[in-house]
Amino acid sequence: MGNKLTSRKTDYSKWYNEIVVTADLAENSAVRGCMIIKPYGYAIWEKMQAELDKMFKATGHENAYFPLFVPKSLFEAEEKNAEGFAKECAVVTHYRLKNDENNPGKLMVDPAAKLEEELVVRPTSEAVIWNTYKTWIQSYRDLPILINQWANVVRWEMRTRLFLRTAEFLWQEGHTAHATKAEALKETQLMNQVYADFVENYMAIPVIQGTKTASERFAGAEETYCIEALMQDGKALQAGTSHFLGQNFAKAFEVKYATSEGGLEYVWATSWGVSTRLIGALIMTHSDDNGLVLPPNLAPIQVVIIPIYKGEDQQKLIANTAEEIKKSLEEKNIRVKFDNRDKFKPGFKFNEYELKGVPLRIAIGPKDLENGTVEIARRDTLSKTVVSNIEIIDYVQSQLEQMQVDLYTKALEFRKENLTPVDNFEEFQRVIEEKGGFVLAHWDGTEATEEAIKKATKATIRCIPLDSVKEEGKCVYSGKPSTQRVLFAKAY
RNA sequence: CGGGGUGUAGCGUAGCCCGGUCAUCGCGCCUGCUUUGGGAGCAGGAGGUCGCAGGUUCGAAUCCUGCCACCCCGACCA
Repeated sequence: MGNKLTSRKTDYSKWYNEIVVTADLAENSAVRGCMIIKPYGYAIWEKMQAELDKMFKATGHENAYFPLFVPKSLFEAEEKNAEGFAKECAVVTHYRLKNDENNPGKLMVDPAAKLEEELVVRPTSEAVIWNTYKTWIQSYRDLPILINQWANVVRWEMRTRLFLRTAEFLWQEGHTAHATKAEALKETQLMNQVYADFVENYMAIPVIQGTKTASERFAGAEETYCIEALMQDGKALQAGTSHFLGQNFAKAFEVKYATSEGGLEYVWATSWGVSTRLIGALIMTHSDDNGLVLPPNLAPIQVVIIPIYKGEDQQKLIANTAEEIKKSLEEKNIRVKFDNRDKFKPGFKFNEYELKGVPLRIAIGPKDLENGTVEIARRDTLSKTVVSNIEIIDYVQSQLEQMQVDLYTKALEFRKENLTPVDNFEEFQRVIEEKGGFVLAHWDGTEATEEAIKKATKATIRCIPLDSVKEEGKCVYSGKPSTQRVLFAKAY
């Protein structure tokens, strides 16, 4: 501990390790940059999965699973996609080890077991899935196909960063096939909206929806929609993407369908995904120097009950009360933990659950038994309130709701303060360098300008916001005419 | 792959410049007693190839050479 989470230029990694995850798989360089997600961290991910899954189902999607390995020939079928990911692929070349005769007790790759064709460990699944869709789609009656997959993927990044860019990560990837361009575009937008809703309503993180510029677009996509969030250190984080893939994959894999009019057309595609990176976003948005702060909607434990007592008799009495409170809260579908461990003192437990970000803490001691009260503390404000027994359930319910709202509001306020419109390049540079955060500025629409700005300031165009107002202006860099402001920031 | 930095107990560290009872301190762990309304106190205890391999020296955590790993900054990226 001891890392200042709220300060800028924080090294979050040590602090993550305390509660959520360790990326360190010891001395083996081959697994450098991979995550071990500890149970508590995984519980957060499971909760996120559950809520997202509901939203996917509610929009007509089904889950399926496709292979981890992609034959190289399939992988290279869609050229732009293959080119975009080629530099970061793990590749399986052999399928067997054997005893090394020169090194007793050691194994070596059996040269005789070389694969006829190399297998790419999926960095994303478009190729395998579209190769499959080819066999599933013949007629317009087979469309649309609305499938999601929960999976791991591997991207051999040159540099990894815990949660935000690990070599292996968990995600969901949606892959849909449609008869018309309009329908596919609508799907792309719908799923971006689903992501925005999830991140804002469950994770309490405000996002800006937009489209990517050509240079930031997903490899193989014709349009990439995204949600962009702002972290406490003033850097932007791409929290989710939804791609309109046009007919690129249909053409690469020869996926055509018979139309109701008797014609033969290529299928239109989308793909969309969010990953364990979202856990990083959660931490970097809400946490403070005391540890995690979890929004009630996602917290694996929403309320922890901590007894304060002297001696076994008192412990038993208090435990009875605590169990009753736990039961009545659980009847209201509130996730409660009663921590009756005798090995740790109350003060220790208080700190432990603050570190874990549990939204509400109920402390019950002898004084409370006497008065018929409990003490309830809120994680985000660290405020404590004495509440009488009969009001506990109402109070807990309302505070959980309030905290969810307050966390979002606080994050939104922070983003407002750190979203700066600028009209000339000196100001642009100064804001990016000194203040950080999002910068709204006019851009002439050329890749050359985008690149020049990136070189000069390290800021990239995060997105062209969907709600961007049309207004006359001059590009902040080139001075050429522009019709709307776009969103710049330094990003993770 | 370039530029900078670091490797000492499970974790975090002192010592390195100037070689010699220097392997230091804190947390954690184990045992016992006392404790319990904000990370307990006291007493005792366990735990180390000082990243690895050479070299210099009477003597190396310390100096030299090579290697390895990790971190930060860049290129790349969800």
